[in-house]
Amino acid sequence: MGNIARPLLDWYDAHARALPWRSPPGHPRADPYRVWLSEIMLQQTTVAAVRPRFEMFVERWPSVAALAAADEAELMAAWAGLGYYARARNLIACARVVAQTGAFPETEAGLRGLPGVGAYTAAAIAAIAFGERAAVVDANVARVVARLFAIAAPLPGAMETIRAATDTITPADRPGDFAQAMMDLGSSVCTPRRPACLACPLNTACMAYAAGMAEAYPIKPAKAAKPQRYGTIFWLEDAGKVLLVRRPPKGLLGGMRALPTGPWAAAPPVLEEAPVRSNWEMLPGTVGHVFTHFRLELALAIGQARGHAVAGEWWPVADLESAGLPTVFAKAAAEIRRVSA
DNA sequence: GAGCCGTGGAG
DNA sequence: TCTCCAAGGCT
Repeated sequence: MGNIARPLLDWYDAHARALPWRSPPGHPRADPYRVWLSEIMLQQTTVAAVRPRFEMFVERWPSVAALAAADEAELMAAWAGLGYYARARNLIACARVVAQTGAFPETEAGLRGLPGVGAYTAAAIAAIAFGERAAVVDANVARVVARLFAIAAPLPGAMETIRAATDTITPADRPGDFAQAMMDLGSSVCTPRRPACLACPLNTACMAYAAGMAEAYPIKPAKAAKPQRYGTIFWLEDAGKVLLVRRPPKGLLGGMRALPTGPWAAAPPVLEEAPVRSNWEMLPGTVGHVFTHFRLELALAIGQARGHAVAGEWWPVADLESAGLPTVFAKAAAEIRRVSA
């Protein structure tokens, strides 16, 4: 196996993207708060989606102390649309732990176990913010390393083999740049499909490329089909305001503001579990949405409050964008307002 | 270990 | 339209 780190770092010096949370190549450290915040946001989320949200967060909460003091409902609303809302709940919990102790732990072991900080994120923060030599393995790195070493075992079982292989090529000098270079390489050159092997700085060292099999790695299990579920959105309006509720603290869309819905079941619904008795009117059409493990089709019901006392918040319809609704509810609200206009 | 947990872009 | 997949973590 030829040297990996040197040609990769040379490639990174020439091709590194400028990102708002990233130090220029060659800087041994970066702001731990910005690194941590970006790493949480980037979990299973694209750079394009994270960039504007990251800018908004650091503008509004410039330090981990500021984030620790944030109003939780405001933070959840600020996260709306990014998905995986447990990250937002863990974000504020982690900020409060760090603010209490005064600073981020500076080692992989110390970071591991903070709320929302798992194996990948602990290694990434340690390497990028503090210059610790740590094996940083995300989906990009796993793909690059599986190809470099032609690791034939299927994911996720191969992860420990991949992590160990990553450790053998991670340099003591510039480990943070090395990690980011591997991730940049994976996202732009060593892509899941049709990798650009001719442009890869590591192609002479790559066992999968040598075998003409780069695209075959890593081996991944087949995905399960998503079942279809059905539900109803209840749009209850009174004097220009609409009724919003707060989702239960855990589970799907946990802790987020929402439009009232009935149960999401395997069969199309009837008008049940409405938040209040009303002369519900069904709107034509439905709203579809796809979650991680099921598809949802929502029927749309509108009603008038008629002065009933109802549990929830009455939110100005004209200002609904500021409520911080998850995408599925924002989509339904837009459709209801369009159809009933 | 396997299921749960969002969303949007690419092809 | 549909499938794949992304800087994963938690239980």
